[in-house]
Amino acid sequence: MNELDEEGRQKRLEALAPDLLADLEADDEGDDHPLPDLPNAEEGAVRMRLAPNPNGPWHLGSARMPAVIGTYKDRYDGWMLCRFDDTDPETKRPDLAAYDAILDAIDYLGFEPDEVARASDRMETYYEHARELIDLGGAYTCSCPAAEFSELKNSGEACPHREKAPETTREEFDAMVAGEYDAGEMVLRVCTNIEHKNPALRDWVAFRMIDTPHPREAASEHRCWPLLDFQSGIDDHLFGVTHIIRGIDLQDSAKRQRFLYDYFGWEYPDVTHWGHVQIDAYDVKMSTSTIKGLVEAGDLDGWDDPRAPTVASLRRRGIRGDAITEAMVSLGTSTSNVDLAMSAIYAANRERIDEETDRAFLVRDGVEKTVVGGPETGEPPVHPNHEDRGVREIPVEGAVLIEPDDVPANGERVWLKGYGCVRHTRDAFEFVGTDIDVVREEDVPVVHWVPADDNRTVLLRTMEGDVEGRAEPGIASRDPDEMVQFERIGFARIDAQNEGETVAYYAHS
RNA sequence: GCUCGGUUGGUGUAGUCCGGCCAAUCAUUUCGGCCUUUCGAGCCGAUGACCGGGGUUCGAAUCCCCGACCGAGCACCA
Repeated sequence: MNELDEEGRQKRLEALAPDLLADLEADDEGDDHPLPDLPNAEEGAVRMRLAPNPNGPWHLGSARMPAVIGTYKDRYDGWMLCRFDDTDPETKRPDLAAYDAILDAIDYLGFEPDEVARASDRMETYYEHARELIDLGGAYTCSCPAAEFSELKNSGEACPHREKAPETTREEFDAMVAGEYDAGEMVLRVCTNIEHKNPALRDWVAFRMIDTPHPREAASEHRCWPLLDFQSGIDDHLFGVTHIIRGIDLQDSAKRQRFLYDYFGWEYPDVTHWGHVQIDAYDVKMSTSTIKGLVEAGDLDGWDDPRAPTVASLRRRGIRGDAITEAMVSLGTSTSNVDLAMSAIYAANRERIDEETDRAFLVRDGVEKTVVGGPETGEPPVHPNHEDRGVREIPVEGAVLIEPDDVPANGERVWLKGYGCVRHTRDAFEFVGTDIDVVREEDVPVVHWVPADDNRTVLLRTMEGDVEGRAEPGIASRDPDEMVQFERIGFARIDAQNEGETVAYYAHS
């Protein structure tokens, strides 16, 4: 039994005990979820949202949001909103191209929002709720300079504006909406508890004035903008969100918003806060503003530069979105900070593409050696596990290139994969034969090679920088977007076929 | 300084609420073996962890106390 391979065992088991096999299969498909159950989740009634800030295309960390939230949506047959929280036209200025780039990224990761909204389209709704809150006595306009208020707040003292009549606040808030104040002159504060033991929760700002117009035409007239705690809090209720998942930096936000929910008599959604993700393997810091700066300065070729820790970069390298999703989901939702190893993404991707990806030879920094006395062509398989896909006929024409590290010492042998064994003598390769036993029994190393003349220049773009090499001639007929595995180097996505040169993006080994 | 949260192998994760089935799960990494005219692939296997100290208990990764370390908030950012 142990001598059989997996498939053989299955067949054997099928013959001996069909019932047992059925049981085994049922176990395989058990409802094993990588993520913990959502609290109070009801099948078909889970409503969640992604709330990206469209201030730039996504870095890799952002992929966690759709990966986890989308996975929950699918699992509970729920509903998912993508709401762009674009209420700061100045310090987190929206990038008009990012709205679509983000929707694209969500699609690439394998999910589709049931609804898309932009906070900057919903300003009247926020104003209305602000007015309602004022009438409930839950907010007051305040003209204290920020630093002054901060001092009062830290010592637990109210500012004089807190005692204002709601009518006055109403008037002043209407003036804010009308744009009658400049930035910094007036804010609307939510009345919480000025002596709350956590200073972060005391009378927080709900609306402030911003002079810079919003980049979206439709929102460019507004000067009075809500802050996230207000905007997001109101929207989550209005959209019927039942479950919120977001970063630990927003832990106090939930507590601030509860004051709002209490005034309105609403029930706060179930909320989960997760820690920050870091990703190993990158030199570039994973922050939208850092990447934006590097792209603008020309240090990166764009958001999809292979060195950039972005969703677009992995996509261009030929990594499948669902591989990223799988790796992100495996991080779970714990509140501690986590490090995601790129190798986890690579492993998930390799599992998906290995069987279907054809092999090819690529030689970097090729060393040329004349080949004496061998056959005219080498014929390595297109895919070693799939004989039916045939062989690649590679002409040798008397000389090959191999990588410097693979050149054997004088007098030693090497096996040119798909060709045969050669011996290094007097600066040339002398053909020895095609008896594979030398590899089996005498440990002759197996290496890849390309013809010295009939080859194709390849620019391989990697995380560590660009590498030039020569590939077997067949690489020129690969279509852009196809994947190949350069044997002993790794998987790569064909990006472009230029005049005399193939451009490929390196994915992983 | 005030407030809140966290700490399981190199990495991530399960288990912690309701102590025993946990000498701790799964994946990845690393290492080793195997297969293949012999892939940095695949298959098989191995190494490897409960932050520290006390306490409760027949029994603690799990409960309690103290400490260390890490992080977040205290913004007219999200």
